Amino acid sequence: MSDFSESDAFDGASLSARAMAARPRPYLDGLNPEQREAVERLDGPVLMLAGAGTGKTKALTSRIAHLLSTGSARPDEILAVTFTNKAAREMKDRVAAHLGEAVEGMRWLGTFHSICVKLLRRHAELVGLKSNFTILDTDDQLRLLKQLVQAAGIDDKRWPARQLAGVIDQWKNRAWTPDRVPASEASAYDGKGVALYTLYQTRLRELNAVDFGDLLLHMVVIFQSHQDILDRYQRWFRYILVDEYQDTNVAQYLWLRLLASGHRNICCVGDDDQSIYGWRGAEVGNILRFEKDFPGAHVVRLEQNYRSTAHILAAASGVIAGNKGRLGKELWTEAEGGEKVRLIGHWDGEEEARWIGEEIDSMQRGTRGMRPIGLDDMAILVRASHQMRAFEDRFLTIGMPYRVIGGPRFYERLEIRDAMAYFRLVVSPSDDLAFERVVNTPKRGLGDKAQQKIQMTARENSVPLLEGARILLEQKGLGGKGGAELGRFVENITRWGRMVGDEAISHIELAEMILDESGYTEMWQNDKTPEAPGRLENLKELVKALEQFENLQGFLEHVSLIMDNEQEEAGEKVSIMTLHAAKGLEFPAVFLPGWEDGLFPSQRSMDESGLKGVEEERRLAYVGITRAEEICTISFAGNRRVFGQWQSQMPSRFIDELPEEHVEVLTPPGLYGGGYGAAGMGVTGDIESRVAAADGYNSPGWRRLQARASERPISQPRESKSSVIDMQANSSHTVGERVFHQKFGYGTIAGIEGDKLEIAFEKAGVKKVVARFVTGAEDIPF
DNA sequence: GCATGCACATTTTTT
DNA sequence: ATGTGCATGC
Repeated sequence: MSDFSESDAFDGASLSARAMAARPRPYLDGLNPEQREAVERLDGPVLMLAGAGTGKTKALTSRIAHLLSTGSARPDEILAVTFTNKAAREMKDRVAAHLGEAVEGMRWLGTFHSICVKLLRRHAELVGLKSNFTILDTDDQLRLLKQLVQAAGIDDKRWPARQLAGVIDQWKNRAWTPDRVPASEASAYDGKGVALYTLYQTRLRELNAVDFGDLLLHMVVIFQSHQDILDRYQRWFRYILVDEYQDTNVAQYLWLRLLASGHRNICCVGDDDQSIYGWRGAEVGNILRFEKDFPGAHVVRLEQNYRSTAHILAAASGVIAGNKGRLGKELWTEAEGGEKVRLIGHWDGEEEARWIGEEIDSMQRGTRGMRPIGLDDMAILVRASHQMRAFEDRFLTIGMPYRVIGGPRFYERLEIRDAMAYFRLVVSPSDDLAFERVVNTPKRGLGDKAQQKIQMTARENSVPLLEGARILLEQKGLGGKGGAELGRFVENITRWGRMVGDEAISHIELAEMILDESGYTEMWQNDKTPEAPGRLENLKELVKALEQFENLQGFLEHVSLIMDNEQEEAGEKVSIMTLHAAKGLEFPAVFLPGWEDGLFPSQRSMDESGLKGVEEERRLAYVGITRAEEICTISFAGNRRVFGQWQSQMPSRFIDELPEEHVEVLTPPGLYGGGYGAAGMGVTGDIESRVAAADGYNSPGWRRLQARASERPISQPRESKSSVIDMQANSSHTVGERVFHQKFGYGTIAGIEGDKLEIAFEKAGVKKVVARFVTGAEDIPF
C-alpha cells in the first residue's frame, strides 16, 4: 500500500476522515466489481484500462468522490488532468452530481495546459518570463517563425515556416529545450532547425510570451531544476488522476512522473486501443510502459461494455486483434440481439453519399419495421475532412439537416482573431504581434513599405511597434494617406487604452467602440462574400461573450486557453465529423464511409509510419466501430475522385478483418451487377485494370457482394431522371431570380422542380437545392 | 498598393 | 477540385 510517512496532515484528519467514511456512499452503488476496484484502490499507482463504453468517466468521478468523502484528500489536493476543456467540464459536472458544491474547491481539475498556466504564472521568473506572459496561438506562432526564417535569409519557399513550426512542436512535445535537442536531429530544417529554435525561444522571452508547447516544457524545466519547488507540489498534490493517458506526450509524461514520484498516488485512465494521436506527439508507449514506470502498479481492466450490441463489439474486437503489443482487453456485453454490422460497396463516392442520405431518411422515418431513430442519434464518421463535402452537398440538395462537428472553432475564425488582436493591442500596447495583425486591417494604405518603416523606427529606438509608429509620425517619416491613417490608428489605440480602466464605460461598450471606430465592423458590412453576414454575427457573439467577464484583460486571459466555444444550434440534425473528433462520443446509428485502402488506412500514414501507421489507423477503425450503439454501417466506393482525378479504389484491408459472422453484406441498388463497363459513364481511366483489381480482391464480403448484386437488375439512381423544368411551380421563386445560399453564395435560378431549385451559383457551379435554403439576394441585410 | 493569374499541395487537431 | 500563397503586372 502507500507510503504514509509523506502525509503529515493525514493523521490529524483521521477523526474527521473516519466520520466521513461512515457516511453512506451512494456513488459506489451501480458500479460493477472492476469499476469498484478502480474506485476504492486509492493508494499507490493504478492503471485503469478502460475500453470504449465501459463506464470510465463514471469510475473516474466516483473515485474523486471517494477520495473526498473518505477524507483522503481535500478538494484542492487532488490533481485531475484531462486533455480537453470539454472533458474537464464533464468531469466537474459529474463530480458535482455526486458531491454538490465541493467541486468548486477542485482548483486543480483541468487540462494539462490550463493547470500549467496556473503553475507557470507563479514561477514565471524562473524561466525568464514575467507572470503576466501572453499565450500565443498557432497563428501568432507561425507569423513569428516566418519573421525569423526571413530574417535568417532562408528561402521560405523551399523551407516553409510551417515545417519549422512542426519540428519545434515535436521537440517541445518531447521536452527538449534547444540545448537538449539530440545530435540526431541536427539536420532538421536544412540543418538550421536548432539555431532557429534557440532564436525563437529568445524572441518569445523578449515578447514575454509562450506558445502552447512551452506551458508544459517550462514547467518540466522548472521541476527538474528546482527540487524545492517540485517537493512542494509533490506534497501538495496528494492524489493524481489522469484521463486519456494513452494520449500523453513525453513532456506530459515527465511532468506527471515528476509530480507523482513522491507518494506515487497516481491513477491513469486510458485505452491503448484508442491511441490515435501519435502524429501529434502522443506516445502509446507511456501507457504500455506504466507498470515498468511504476513498479507494483495495480492494473484494473474495465471490459464490460454498456454501449453497443454484441455484434458491434465482436466486429471491433476482430479488427483491433490485428494489432501487436496490446495490453490486452476484450469488450463484452450482457446485452443480447441486435443487428449485425452492415457492409456495403458503392460505385463511387457520390453514390455512397446518396445511399447514406436515403438510409438516414428511412431510419428516421422508421421504415423496415424498425423503431425510428432521430437525426441527433445518427452520425457519419469520416477519415479525412474532405470526405465531408460529398455529404454536405448531398444533404443540402435533399434538405437533410446536418451539423459538422470540428472545423474551425469560434476563436480560430479570422474575424474573431482580428477583433481579439484589437483588444490585445488596446490592453497591452507593446503586443507587437497584435499590432502587425491589425495595423492594416481594415486597409489603411499601409503596405509592406510603410510597415517596414515602422519596424525600423521601432527597432532603432528599442520600443514596441505602436510606439515606433508614433515616433515615425513625429519625425514626419510617413506622409500621404497612409500617414494620416496611421496617425488616426495610433491615436485611437491610445485613446481606447486610456479607457480600459475607466469606470465611465463598460468593457462591453469599449469593445463595441473599438470594433466600430476602427472601421473593422464596417469592413465586413461592405464585404459581399457569402461569409460576411456570418462574420458580423460572430463579432456580435464575441461581444456577448464579454458579458461573462469583469474586464477585457480577464477575457483575454481566459480565451487563449478556452478555444471550444461550440454553440449548439437547435433542431434535429445528423452529425458529420472525423473519426478523431468522434472519440468519446456515441450514437445509436453510425455510418463509416470511405473504407478504402489509401483513404482509410490513409496512404500518408502508411508511407510515413509504416506498420506503426497502419496500427494507429486500425485503432481509428476500432474507435469508429465502437461509437455505434445499435447500427453500424461501413461502406466503401469502387471509384473516388482524389485530387480531382478519378481513381479506382480497393476496399480497405480492415474490411477483411471484420469477422464474417458478425457482418451482413447489403446490396446497393443497381451497382456492380452489370459489370464495370455498363456503369462506367463519365469515368476516365483504365477499366480493364479496375476489373482486374476487383477480381484480385477475394474477401468473403466482396465475393458475396458481387454474387448477390449480379442477381439484380440495374436500377437508375433517382436523381438522374431527366428533369422536367416547371416554370409554373407554386414557388415563391422565379427562373432568372438572383438568390443567396448560406453555403454556396450568390446564384441565379435556372429551373424549378417542385420544392427544388436548380441554381447556377457564381462560385459553386450549378446545383439543385431545396427552396427553403435559399433567400432572395435582395433580402440579405448588408 | 492592389488585382489577377499560376504553381502547389492536399490527414487526423487540442491547447 | 479547390483553396492558398506568391509573383507579376497595372
